[in-house]
Amino acid sequence: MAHSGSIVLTPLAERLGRGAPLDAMAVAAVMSMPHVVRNFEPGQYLLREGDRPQFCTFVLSGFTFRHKFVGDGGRQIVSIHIPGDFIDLQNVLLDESDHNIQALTVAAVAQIDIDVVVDLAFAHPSLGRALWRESLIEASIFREWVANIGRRDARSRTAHLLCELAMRREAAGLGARATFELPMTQEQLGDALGLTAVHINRTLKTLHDEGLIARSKRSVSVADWGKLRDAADFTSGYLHLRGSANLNA
Amino acid sequence: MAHSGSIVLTPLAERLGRGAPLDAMAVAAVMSMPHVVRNFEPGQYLLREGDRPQFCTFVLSGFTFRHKFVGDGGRQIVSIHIPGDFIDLQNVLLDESDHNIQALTVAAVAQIDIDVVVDLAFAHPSLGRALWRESLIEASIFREWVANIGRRDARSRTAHLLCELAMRREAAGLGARATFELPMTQEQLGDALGLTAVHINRTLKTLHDEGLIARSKRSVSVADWGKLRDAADFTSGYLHLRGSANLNA
DNA sequence: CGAATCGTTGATTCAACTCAACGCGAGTGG
DNA sequence: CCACTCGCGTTGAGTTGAATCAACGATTCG
Repeated sequence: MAHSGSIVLTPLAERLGRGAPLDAMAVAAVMSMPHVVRNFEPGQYLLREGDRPQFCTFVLSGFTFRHKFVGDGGRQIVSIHIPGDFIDLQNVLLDESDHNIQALTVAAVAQIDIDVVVDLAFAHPSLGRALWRESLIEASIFREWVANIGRRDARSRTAHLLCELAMRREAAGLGARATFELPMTQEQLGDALGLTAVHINRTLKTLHDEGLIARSKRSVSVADWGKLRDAADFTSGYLHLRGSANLNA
Repeated sequence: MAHSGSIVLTPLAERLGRGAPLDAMAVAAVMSMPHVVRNFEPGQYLLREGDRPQFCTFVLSGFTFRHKFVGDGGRQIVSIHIPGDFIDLQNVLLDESDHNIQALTVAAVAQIDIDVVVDLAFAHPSLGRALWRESLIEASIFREWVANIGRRDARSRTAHLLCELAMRREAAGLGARATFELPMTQEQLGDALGLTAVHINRTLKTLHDEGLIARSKRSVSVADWGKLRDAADFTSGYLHLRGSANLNA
């Protein structure tokens, strides 16, 4: 099941070169990392809180998300991953996972042994910088989520998540920001935004009625990017998209 | 103003060896990093959003905090730093700061050039791992804050912050978790917890009346650790304190 | 067709916010 | 030394944004 120089890891090499170019040796090293491609069903766990992480996971297709449970049975989604994200860098040097990772949709991922990733990071400084940088960008997104949940009302907060996903999709080359599929239930959106499913429903309705978004089934379209961005108080700086697609948000 | 082998950086070397021991060369490298000791007054900025970060900052004494502004003038504090924290690892590979860092109290810090830190990280893998790991632990704390603000009510949320600070203080060797000074105004606590100052006041009063904490001026004591921890739904796993003081929380 | 899941809507409740007033101690300046 | 201000903490009264509770549609799937 392990491959060498597989085409599967090409997008990973590209992604890691997003901030600053990798040198040729580093690219070759990335491409030849032994890996396993695995498929997950919606709801299936990739990692559970308390587990000792063994793999770094690169999302090939589909969505995954990271969440934590709190005492009263509640759940908080702390990040959402789209194709092209290299998840579990967060666990790379930590002994025990502090969160769960679950497939949101049918998802295909490439898993690479953590030790391989870390060893290569220090063998190839340009790669090491790229990996470390990716993990810092994720941390920056966490900070923005703290601010979003802590200090914005339901309407702004919801709009902000939509803007973020639209922007990240676009930067990852998955299509224009105007329309995208958002395969999350309102329950899940609530868990990501610190709101209830019922209130998400009402908030989406409001955004729809105001002409900021359009909805059909599980897909969301941005009807008016400018207005949505303003409603969201969204600026893309925290995504640190230097070198990626356009930044005009 | 630059020193070599200064005793100032001894605690930094110790801190970085907390997860896994640094090798002797790495310790020597840390101790001899050129640095500048600077003092800040309460409220003074160490870094502003939009700035290009130049230094890594090690907190020698006093408190600092990190925050972001949102559109309506609100502010969200996203982390609080105590002596022994190596802040601004978060900015180490990012071009432009997405947040502000401000002194909470009178604070003394040692500042080290970012390039020096990054170069040493890749020259000494044991050091590189320790630095990367520190930044991942901070990210883990951000995730817990997302969950705390998103899914816990005011009482639990406030108790949780107190538990976290008590625990981190203890792990940093700053004294027992029972009593500690919390030099934050209620306004600032509100900004850290996504609440208003008025509600913080009422919440602290509740915790006091219930016998979980004691207060005098700006200092908080934990009156009953077990009850406070239970109220907070606090477990220390997310702090990843492997190798530090005791973990029985 | 029935079961299950998810979305929608209304009625009601409640946790947290807002507004406002006042207390209090630490400066500070006349 | 007192009067004044200023920042912060405290408390009450009233408001509101979001939660809760509950019912009912819509869609999918075996």
